[in-house]
Amino acid sequence: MVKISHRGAQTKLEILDIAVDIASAEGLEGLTIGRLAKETGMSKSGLFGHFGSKEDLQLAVIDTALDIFVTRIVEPARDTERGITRLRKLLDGWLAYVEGTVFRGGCFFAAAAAEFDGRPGPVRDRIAHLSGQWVSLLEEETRQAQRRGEIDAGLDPGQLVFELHAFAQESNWAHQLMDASDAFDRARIAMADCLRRASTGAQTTPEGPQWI
Amino acid sequence: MVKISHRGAQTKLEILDIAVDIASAEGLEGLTIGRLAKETGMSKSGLFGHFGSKEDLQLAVIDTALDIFVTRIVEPARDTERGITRLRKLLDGWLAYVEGTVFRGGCFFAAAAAEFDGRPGPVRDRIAHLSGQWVSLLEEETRQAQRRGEIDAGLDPGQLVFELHAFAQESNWAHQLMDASDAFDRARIAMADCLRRASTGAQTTPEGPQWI
DNA sequence: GTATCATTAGTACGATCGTTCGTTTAAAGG
DNA sequence: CCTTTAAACGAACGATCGTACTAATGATAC
Repeated sequence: MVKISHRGAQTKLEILDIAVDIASAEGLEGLTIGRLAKETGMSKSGLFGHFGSKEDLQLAVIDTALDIFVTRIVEPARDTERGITRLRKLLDGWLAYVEGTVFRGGCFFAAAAAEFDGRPGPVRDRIAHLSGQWVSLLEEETRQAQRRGEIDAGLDPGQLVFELHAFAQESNWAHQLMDASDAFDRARIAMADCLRRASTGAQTTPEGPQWI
Repeated sequence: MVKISHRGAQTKLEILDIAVDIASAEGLEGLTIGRLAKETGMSKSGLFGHFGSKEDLQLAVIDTALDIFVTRIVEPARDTERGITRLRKLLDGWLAYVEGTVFRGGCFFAAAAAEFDGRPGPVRDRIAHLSGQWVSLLEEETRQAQRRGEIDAGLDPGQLVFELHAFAQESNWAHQLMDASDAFDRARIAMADCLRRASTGAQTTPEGPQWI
């Protein structure tokens, strides 16, 4: 996706790699040019030259986090069968990504959303847009499952995804703030329950991730 | 709860009233001494004298937000019958508080949690403690409902509250970031569904808040 | 009315913020 | 090789951060 045309582009990737780690834990405002320069071993001005402003740096960090998110969760799900199987795979990937150590601060986008939802501007717009895309992806897969007869066609995909997404975010909250490691089990139970109720029982081979 | 002994205590309340409004929208770090002084019309040092440090200011802001939370949600629920009725009242109050304009930035504690969950210290500890108390309150009321035979005694209160709390937080997220005003309807539907499944049907007079 | 004492203002500190400038380093192109 | 161009640096900018110290203020108690 990103062209590595010149030598500078390589170091830019290295910068962003560290930047996304800091930002996930301390926030996109807490990510400071001076701090980032120290962490990368560069000079403030040398680093700053790669981005025209702090806002551009923040946007670049967001896109870097998106790359990781897509690589870790969305891409692997493309291999699986469409419908409820892929939906399960996406949700399972989401939980594993939050539970694991992909980002120090849990879900990058949940943190960024909370930080910027009250600050209008390009950064907030980008976060909102990407979050919307993620929800839309889950909804589209729900509709696929409905067309395949795996999920009750009478259900509202928006409502179902609202609930599934809520469980994922809640587990992130509980884990980050309360150190509640059982939150992921709770989320898996809730998701499995939710999908079982929504299911028509038409799924032939339940070879996806096993919950409960 | 807070004694208004001297004249200074009154201005301190006025300061915190404005501070909690700023912090809810811009965060507890975004709440700056200089900014707060300008907003209150005081001098930086005059304002600073009321708190010994920025951290103490942040803690005072949290306690002020707690007062509002308790007054708005917890206190009114004390009038209602215990068990599922009070549980419904608490959840309904929660949603109304997030939906309304109590805090500019939606749920104060959700925002504060996301901001400080990666920064160890007294502020994080206080937020985590209060959030834990809120969850415990919901769980305790669930257990009451179980003792009264309103909710299936075989259910895990922790699991039930996890799901209910998830819906509330998700609606806050959707509303703040995506301007999705239908998120509250979604949350009410999900909560009503959740409680109906958990219910034994033993509740006599459903005169609480009506969902769906 | 005067002494007392909490409250506010004024000023300044060192640190760090994001940003700009001119210069030096170093790789690329001919 | 030399020239061109991109990349990194060092220093400095004005602004603001949290905080400390001292002086003016103003209400309360005697």
